[in-house]
Amino acid sequence: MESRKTTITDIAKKLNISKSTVSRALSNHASIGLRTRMRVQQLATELDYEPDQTAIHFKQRKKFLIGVILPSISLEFFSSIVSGIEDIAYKKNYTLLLGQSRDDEEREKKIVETMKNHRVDGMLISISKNTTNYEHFELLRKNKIPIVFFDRIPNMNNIHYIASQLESGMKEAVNFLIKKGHKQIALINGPANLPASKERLQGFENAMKKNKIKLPPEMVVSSDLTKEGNISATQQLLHLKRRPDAIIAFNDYVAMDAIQQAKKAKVRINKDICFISFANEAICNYMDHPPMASIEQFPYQQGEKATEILLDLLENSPSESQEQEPHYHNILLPSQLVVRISK
Amino acid sequence: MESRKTTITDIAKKLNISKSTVSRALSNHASIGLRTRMRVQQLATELDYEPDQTAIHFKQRKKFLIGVILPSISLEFFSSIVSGIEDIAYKKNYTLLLGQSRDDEEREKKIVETMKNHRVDGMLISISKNTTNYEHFELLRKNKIPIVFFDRIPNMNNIHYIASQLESGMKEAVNFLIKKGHKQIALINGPANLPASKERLQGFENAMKKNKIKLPPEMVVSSDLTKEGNISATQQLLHLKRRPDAIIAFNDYVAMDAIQQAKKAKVRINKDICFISFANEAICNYMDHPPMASIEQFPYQQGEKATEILLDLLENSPSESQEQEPHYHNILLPSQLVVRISK
DNA sequence: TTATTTCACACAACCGGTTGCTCAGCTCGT
DNA sequence: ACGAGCTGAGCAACCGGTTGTGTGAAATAA
Repeated sequence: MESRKTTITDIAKKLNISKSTVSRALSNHASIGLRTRMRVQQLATELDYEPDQTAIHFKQRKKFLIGVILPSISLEFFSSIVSGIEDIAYKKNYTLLLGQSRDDEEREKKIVETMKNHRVDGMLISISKNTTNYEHFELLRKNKIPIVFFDRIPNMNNIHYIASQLESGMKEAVNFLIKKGHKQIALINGPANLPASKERLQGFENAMKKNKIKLPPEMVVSSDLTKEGNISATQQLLHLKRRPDAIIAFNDYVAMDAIQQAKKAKVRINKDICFISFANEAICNYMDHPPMASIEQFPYQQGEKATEILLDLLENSPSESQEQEPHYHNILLPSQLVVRISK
Repeated sequence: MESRKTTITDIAKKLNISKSTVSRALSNHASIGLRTRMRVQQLATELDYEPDQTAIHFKQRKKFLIGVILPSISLEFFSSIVSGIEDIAYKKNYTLLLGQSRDDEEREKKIVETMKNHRVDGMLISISKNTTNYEHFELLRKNKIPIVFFDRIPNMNNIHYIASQLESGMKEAVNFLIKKGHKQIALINGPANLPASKERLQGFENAMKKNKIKLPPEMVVSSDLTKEGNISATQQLLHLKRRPDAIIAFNDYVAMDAIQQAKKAKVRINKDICFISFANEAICNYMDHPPMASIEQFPYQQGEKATEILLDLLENSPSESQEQEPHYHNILLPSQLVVRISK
């Protein structure tokens, strides 16, 4: 019948002293005599006493909880980010509340609501690709819950974020292809509303311009990132009069779908058409014909860094209320071309 | 300066009524007059009042929090399970606290400790492959925190668990191979301490016996599931005097490593040696030479079912204390062979 | 009219810790 | 011997809700 957990009051009663004395004794407060301190601590271990974090959190208005919302953890890219987040949070004794939006704006909103009610200390969010309304983020701002966005950033002002600086990687990719003698370079981009898509496109256009290669508009197609979208985008390129001799894909999954389609069309991968992708997922190592190169975006590091920023915000938040203009962290992590096949 | 969240007390003061009245008014308690109820509710919405879940949880000893611990979410198998868990939990307004053990026993213990202190209502755990000591789980039992284990089950008595019933899938696999004319069937198993390994082995031996095919001991090798382990296990089989003409692999990742090695040894995949794996991960669809078939373990459903059991436990836990012998849920979900290549 | 019920709300305890303030008793200096 | 200073510990408020018990006034019944 020793069911209920022992509380600080139990200890106090057994020792005929007051709650507060026990509390202070347990935290080795100097104002408690050594003898009492020892007695309390011994009884505490005997009774397997463990402080109820719920009560502490309630009192201290601090929960050591970070809410993480992202589209899906089944993508290696995101699961790596989560690992990066977890490793930093873990060290500082924070725990992760996880929610997948499944690229559904309504679901994203509900998760935000739930986490807000759970009174998370802060949030790390990568928005759903369908999210166009940002009320729920504004709501968090009103509630003084800091957010650091990662990878998929909303189009808002005055936010903290970290993402990949895709331009550098894209430039490397184009240069790499040109050095190999490719001229008809195409891009399978993502949905236009994603900043990540805009950045890729801009990087692509700039790199082409710098190399003085003309870029016909039909060489840029876009996919909604579903399998069907990827296939149809690929078909568009394959059916072009002047078929591209190189394709840069939005990410590895797009590239894999594209390569599969290309194979069906008897295209020799990385020979007739050379493929380059973003993300550099490990899975590709198991493919017979992976993209020739991929642009590494260092998701693990992105997760780490995002968490560091958030924790920093959390620890310095009291001062923030005094500052008129808080400082917004906007970080772009350089990306980097990784050549998989040197052939 | 409207910084602090509005509380029930704020509302009470502004309306010159008591806290309790406000509380009851908000929950539409019948003993509060309609007029007062309306006034309270209106002011509440005006002030953007939202109850502090922390306080409620504290009072009710219920947090709507489920702790999930698994080796790694970067494996598609586990991330699918998490999705299954989340979808059920989400419907009942539970939130997920996530921790990855990284197959490290110490880390697993620390995560358990943290989650216990967070006073999760219950836990869903898939143990690390290195975990041999179960103290931390016993500790949870003492704390009346119910656990449902999934997929990787500890070797303990009186626990709730759900896992794949591998024997049926294994039998299908062996029969499938035999029907195709294979006789030298080998198994690359996982570490011996995992029940999942024992089950695979047993299923394999039984199926072979039933088909009256002799099984020389060297046809069963085991890997620690690292890439190196997979490679070395594969090498053992390839160097056998009587090389197997079919290999059943512990899971898709093992199979992919094995296939890669086999290719290097100029083996024609699914021709010289036919591969079958467990898990049926989607990634394999992108391979040129995936295993010919794979045993689907329905991870999403496993996650769903595990969560249903846990939630059921949570809702009926009060009665449990009266029962002398609680009922332990031990569920084995049938697995099923999925043929990828009908060739 | 008086007794009784009903209504509408207030009071206060409680959940399990933390913490500012108070205070008794002892030591020590003068 | 007396006040100052220090030590060790207790009291009570607090965090933000929920809930059992009381209570005065109005409504109804006798």
